[in-house]
Parts: sequence; C-alpha cells; structure tokens
Amino acid sequence: MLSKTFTPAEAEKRLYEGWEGAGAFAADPQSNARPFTIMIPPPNVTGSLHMGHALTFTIQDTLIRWRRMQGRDALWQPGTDHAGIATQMVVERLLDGEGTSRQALGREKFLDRVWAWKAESGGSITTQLRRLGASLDWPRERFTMDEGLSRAVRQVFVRLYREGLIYRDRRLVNWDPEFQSAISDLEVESQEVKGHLWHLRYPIDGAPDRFITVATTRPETMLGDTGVAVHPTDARYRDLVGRHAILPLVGRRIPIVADEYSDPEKGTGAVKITPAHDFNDFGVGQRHDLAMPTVLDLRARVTLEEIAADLTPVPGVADPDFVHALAGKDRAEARKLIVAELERLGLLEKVEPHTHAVPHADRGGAVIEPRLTTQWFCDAATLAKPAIAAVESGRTQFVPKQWENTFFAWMRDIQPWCISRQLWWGHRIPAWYAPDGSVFVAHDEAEAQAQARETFGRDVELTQDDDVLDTWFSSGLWPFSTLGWPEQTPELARYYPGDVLVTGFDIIFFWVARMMMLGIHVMEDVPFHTVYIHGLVRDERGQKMSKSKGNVIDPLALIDEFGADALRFSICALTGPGRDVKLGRARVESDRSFVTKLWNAARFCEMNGVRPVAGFDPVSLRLPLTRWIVDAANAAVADATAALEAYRLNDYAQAGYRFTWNLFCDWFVEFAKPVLAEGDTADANEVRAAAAHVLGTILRLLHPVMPFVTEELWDQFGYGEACSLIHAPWPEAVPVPDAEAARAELDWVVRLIGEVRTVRSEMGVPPSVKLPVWLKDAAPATLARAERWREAIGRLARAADLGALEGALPKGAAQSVLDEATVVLPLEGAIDLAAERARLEKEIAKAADEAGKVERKLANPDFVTRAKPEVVEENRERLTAARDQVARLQAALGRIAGS
RNA sequence: GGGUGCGUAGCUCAGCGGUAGAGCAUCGCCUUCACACGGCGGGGGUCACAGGUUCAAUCCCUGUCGCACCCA
Repeated sequence: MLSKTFTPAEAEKRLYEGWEGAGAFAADPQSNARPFTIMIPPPNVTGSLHMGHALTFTIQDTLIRWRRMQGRDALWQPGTDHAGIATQMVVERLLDGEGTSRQALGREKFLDRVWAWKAESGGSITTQLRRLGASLDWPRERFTMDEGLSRAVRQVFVRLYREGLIYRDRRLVNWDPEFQSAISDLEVESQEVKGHLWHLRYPIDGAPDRFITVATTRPETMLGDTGVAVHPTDARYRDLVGRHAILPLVGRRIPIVADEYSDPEKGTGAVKITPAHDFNDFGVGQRHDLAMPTVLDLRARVTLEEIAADLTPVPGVADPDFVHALAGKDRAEARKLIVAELERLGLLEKVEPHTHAVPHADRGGAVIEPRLTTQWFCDAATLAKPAIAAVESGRTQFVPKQWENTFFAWMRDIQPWCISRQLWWGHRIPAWYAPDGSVFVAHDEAEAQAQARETFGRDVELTQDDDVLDTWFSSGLWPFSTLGWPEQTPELARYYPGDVLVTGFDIIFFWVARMMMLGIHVMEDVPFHTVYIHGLVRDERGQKMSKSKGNVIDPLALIDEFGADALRFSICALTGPGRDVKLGRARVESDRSFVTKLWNAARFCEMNGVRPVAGFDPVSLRLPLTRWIVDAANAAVADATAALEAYRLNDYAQAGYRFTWNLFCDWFVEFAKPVLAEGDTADANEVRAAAAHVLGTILRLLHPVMPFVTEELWDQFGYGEACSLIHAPWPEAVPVPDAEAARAELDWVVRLIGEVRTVRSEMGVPPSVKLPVWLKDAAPATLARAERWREAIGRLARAADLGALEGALPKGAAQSVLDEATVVLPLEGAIDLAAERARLEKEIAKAADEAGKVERKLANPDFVTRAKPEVVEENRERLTAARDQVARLQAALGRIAGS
C-alpha cells in the first residue's frame, strides 16, 4: 500500500543510495550502445551548491537520464577544478586566523595544508549534487590537480611551447595588487565608480607660459608619463606635435605625439601617456617608441626605481625632493599628495566630477593595476581559428543559435592569454632556468637537465619557474584529460568528443572557448557537438541573486522543504531557451502540488486494482476510453520527446504536466471510476490494464525531471525491481486501434460535460442539486454516445437523467448548443428567466460577432482569390458553423420567450 | 559608443502571417468515496508605440520609446 503522502526526505536518500550503490549511474565502456556524453563543467572545489548550480545540473541530469532511458551508454563525467586563486585565498584566510601565513610555512608545507583542507572540506558540492538527484558517474570523479590531469597539463604545455604557441613575454597584464598575481582579462570586472577628471597643465618645453592641458582620472600615474598624445587632426594642437612638454614634478622632457587614440571630444583632447600603467597608453607607447617606466610596485605603492634617474629639478614645476617623499606611498595616498602639489604649483587647471569604469578583480574585489611584467602567454588567436571554423561549419552548434555571435565576436578579437599566475596552488609551470637565464621547458626536471646539458655541455643548476598555470588551462583539457589522455584509453576512444556541454552564457569565454581551442588542437576534434546555453537564475522579481542584496535562495533549503523533484520541476518548467529563470519559493511550493497530485493519482490506481499487466497489448483495446487515453499518452510522449530533442526543457515539463494532470487525472480517472466500480468485468479489467500502461508511461516520461517520486512509484507498483526505473526504456508510441473515433467520442463527452457545467454554474445551480440533461434535435449517433457515457456524465455533469427531449421544451429551461444538438437543462421553474435570456443573448452576440468577422473576410474578393484555398475553405466552414450556432441559440431564446 | 535579447491577461511566460493561449494569482460555487498540496466554473488582453509590406500582421520590414545583459 502506498502511504497517504510522499515523503521526499526519506525517499530521496534511500533511492539515491540505491541507485548509486547499484552502479546505476555508471557508463559502460564495454557496451554496444551508442554513447551519450556530458562533461560536467567542473565546479570550483571551494564552492557550495547555489541556485546557478541547481539550474545547470538539473538540466544536465534531465538530459542524461532521458538519454540513458533511451538506451544510450550515458557518461556524465563528474569532478571539480582546483580554483587556484579561490582555494589559495580560503586557506590563506585560515592561516591568517591561526596567526601564520603561507610565507611563514613555505611552499611545500603550504601545499600540504591545501591538500589537507581539500580532503577535509573541499568538494562539499559533490555531496550536495547528490541531494539534487544528479546521476553522475561518481567512481570516475576527477580533480584538476590529480596526477593524471596534471600530467596532461604538463604534456600540453610542453607541446604548445615547442610549437611556439606558448611563450614568455613582457607585456602589460592585469595585476591584482592584493593578491600579487597576474590575472586574465576575464577575471576582471569593470565597475562604474564616481571619481574625478583632473585637468593638469604640462608646460611646453621652450615656450614659456605655454601649457598643454591633459585630463586624467588617475593623476598618480603621471610620474610614469612619457608622452602626451593629441589627435592628428586636432587643429588646437597641431603646432605642438613634435615638440616636448615638461612633466611636472618629475622634470622629464616628454614628446607630444599625434595618435588617433586621443579623442578630441573627450576632456581637453590631449591625453597623458603612461605606457606601463594603462592598456591604451601601452599601445600608444609602442607605436611611438616611448619609454615605459613602472612607477607602482607589486602592491601598487609608488616606486621610484625606474624613474629616479629622470628626476630633474625645474623651478616652479618639478622638485625631486617631493617625488622622493612619495616612495612607498599607496596609490590613493600618492594621488592626494600629487594633486595637492600640482595645485600648489598652479598646474591643476580644474577638477570635474566624473564617472568611469574601474577594473576590479572578480575574486577579492581589489582594484586592478595594469602592470608591465614578464609572464607566460598562450597564442590564443592561433588556437581560436580552428575553433571558430568548427562553429562556422556546424561541427559544434550553439543552442540557442544566437550565442554563436557572442562566441565569434570574442574569439575573433581574442588577445594573448596570460596563463601564468604568481600563486603556489596550481600546476607549476614546467620550465626551468639556468643561471644565465636560459629556459628549458620539459615534462620533468630530468628532461630539462638533459636539455641543459646539451646546451651547455655540462650539468648546470636549474631552478623551476615559481609560477603556476591559470586554472582554466587545466579546465580546458577537461573533456579529454578526465578520460585518461595522454593514455589512449578505451574511454577516450569512446567518449570523446562528447555530445553536449551545458553552461550559462557568462561562461562561454571560460569553458566553451578554452575547451574548444585546446580540444581541437590536442585531440584534432571538437570536444562536444552541442553547446546548450541557459540563462541565469534570478529571484522572482528578476533581480540577480547576490549576497549583498540578500535575495539568495539556497537550493538545499528548498529541497528540504519541498523535495528535490519539486525544485527540479520548477527549474525545468521555467527554463525557456535563452531565457533567464526567475525562481521563487512560491513557485517550488506550487510545483510540489504536482508531485503530490501524481502520488495521489497513483494511489487511486492502486486502490482500484490497477497493476502492471505483463504482455499488455494496446491493439486488443476495445473501449473508446482506453483507446483514447493510450492514444493521448502517445501524443504526450511525442511532445515530450520532441521538446527534449530541441532542448526545450519548459515544453518537456509542460507536456508531462498537462497530460498527467489535465488529461489523466481530470478526465481519464473520472471516466474510469464508474467502470472500475463494476468490479471484475472485462471492461473494468481493460481499463485497469490501460491505466497501468498509461501510469507506467507517465512515470517514465517524468522520470528525467522528477526522478525520486517516479522511481518510488515505479518500485512500489512493481513495474520493475527497486531502483530500476532509471534504466527503464523511454516510452514510445504504441499502436491504438481506431484512435480517431475514440478521440471524437471522448472529445464530445468532454464538451457536453463542459457545457452543462458552465450553464449550471452561470445559472447558480448548486452542485448538490442534480438536474436532468435533455438533448434536443440530437442525431441518433449522438444519443447513442450519450447512452454509453450515462454513468460518467451523470457524475461529472451532475445529471439526474439523460436522454432525448420528449415533446416541447419544459417551462423554464436553460439551453446550450452543442454541435447539431441543443442541450436542455430543465430548471423546473426555479430558473431566473431574465438571467437565462441575458445569458443566451450574450452567447448569440459572441457567435454573431464571429460570423460577422468571417463574413466580412469572405466578402473581400481579394481574400477569396488570393488567399490559400484551404484557408478560404476553412473560413467558409467557420461561417457555416457560426451561423448554425446563432440560429440554434436564437431558437433557444425563442422557446423561452413565451414562458 | 558597439552588440545581443526582450516589451502579449495582475505576475511568469508560450505562440510568431489566417478563430489570442497556458500556469500562477484573482473572483464565485463545492469538504462529491485518490488528492483542499483538491474539484468545478467565471472575469480579465487596442499582443509597447508609429509607419510600411500583404487579400490578411501579435507574428515580416523600418523607425521611436522603454527594460535587461555583454563588450569598449
């Protein structure tokens, strides 16, 4: 016996353990089945499950469960990435709490400590994914810092280096001064900040009392200015191009150059150029061969090392003592002092309020400082070309397609990818330096030694590069490194390339781009054929969830409260292609009702002796009711399958919901009741068998999105062994004899009941009062139909009697038109005639309005001659139907006129 | 500034040339033997605005306005 209610908390744990324990999630490399592969975009090892995860992993799990049921050999590859910066931050914070630091521990002990942290609290997300029901192949779980994956990283690094696609270069990079590491462009987030625009007057060399005024948002960088740029067409400054300005405070002579970077409309049209501290200025500096002194150190404090020699006293303009005093000052402090000094010297023309975009680190939030350093770079532009081609040719397709534009835009304008990080936690760069600075890139130290020996003719002492690689470098290898590459494993041969990568649009550049570039280069094939891009999760008002707004919803709390099935269903139902998911607690609560509804429908079936029938053959179905519901199940299966194939998760959820609730529960179960009450008759047994078939279809249909409740019912009903629904075959259409006739019949019954219910409700007849239902002018076939459904109509339409209208219309009857017949409800004088008249007049107006509209359309000769013939024909039929409707309703009105 | 997406019932969204739809909310009735996490019924929309194409436009085109996001 099914319990009165479904208890998710109890069932979920038991069922998940059942599946996992039985190896139900496992891919089978030995199988003959066609594989279906989803590589999990590895979540950050420091992370815990948030709504974004719940969204992406619900989609992935729904897809993987569906394909698994279709008989595919499904691999959903789990794992986490080592999240260099985030993890190091977490552990450093712990050390800070203990009054120590990574520097005090030293590199090796620090790394031991990180591994200890990982063993203890890392990867809690993998436990949480189980709560969601995610059917990942856990024994295959990988971590980007595993030995195997680390080997893949070294191998690819060495290969790309030898191919010239990885190189060292001194370039401007985004520098996080708090973390003291380079970070990639993508880890920088620009934020609007209210600041100022300072207008500084730079004296012109050799032209007393003449100045060029530059506008800047960062006056503290002026110490590193090595030029002033004006637009080549700017008449105001034409005569100054080629001359020099005297850099205030420093006393350096700096050239005034013509460069299109300078925007005549902005500020004064003249910009100061600080090549070592601004990306645009760096470009100008390169074009005009300007010096590039660094004036801020690793922590963004003023350093004079590279400009000390330039300091030249100029009376009233530059005082080396002032500049010396700035050494070691923080950039904010230096700004204040410099502005004050310029003001004192009369070189500050004006200060305007100004809002501008300031780069911040997306981890930690420090203001990023562009900094000129030597780093390792990857030639992304070269790697991007085949990736772009793969998408252009359709070997990899984006769903929805418009995201391909985003991908192209970024990939076609891709910058060299800075892959070195000044961290300890990560894959240490396999490069060793000889005392003279020559570099040897090798798979290990011994190989590097051998190379050095060859170069120098003797052993030299090598030191390994201190830096580690960007975490995304290892994530980019994920689709093949997790399968054992560089070993040629059976898994690699079988599951690469994968089928679909599921992720949010915010991550196209991170995962998609990198996996594409590295996958194509190393494996010579795309890593996946489809990239399904979903939206972001927002709160019910459409606001982005964030801790600072306090609108974060914890998916685990929702699972505790309403069950994983309800949460998963909500997510699926709201996931339209290219749409953000606006999710609130109320939505999940209401979807729990659906879980409950399904449970109760199953309980009804159980109580009425519905049991799976071995060898059930739909071809033997005789009753319209059973043929109708099995046919409708076929349609639901077709809709759901088509929706999943098109990645329309919302349509899939809706197809399951509507069929289950609005057809199976609302109509089929109600129609079945009188038949089932017959007991052990042939009809009743046919209904039982069909109900069992359809319930089984529903359970299979909904399993991908609601795995727990469906599995529980499947097991308890005995459709299969415990925990076997996960591998049950995905439903397919079954042959139904004369489905068309069954549909016509049931459709009529449903409409009749609807008409009667509407009239009763509008006339204010309480459900406790049963009324006869008479059919006037009904065809014999219609009367026969009514007779067949006497029981059900009696119950659902509260009909005391049912049959043809004998004789004249009884006094005070309500009427409604249904096809050729008029449904008559005798109200035995209790009817409010005025109300009935008004009701009929309203119906007439509606029908007449429709008739008029179609009439006008058909009266247009252009329409009749130019529209498609079937459209014209359809409209003619509509006109006839509407006119008949009007005529019958008018007749009905006429019949009560005399009453 | 460049790009993308979106403005359809109170809300969330579907539809995308030929009769405007769903869910939720709302209102009314009902504790009917699976389910009140329920049943039945009703109301509610110049499909953002203005032009254009077409026999026909919510749907296609152009422009305007508004919102969101991405890139600079």
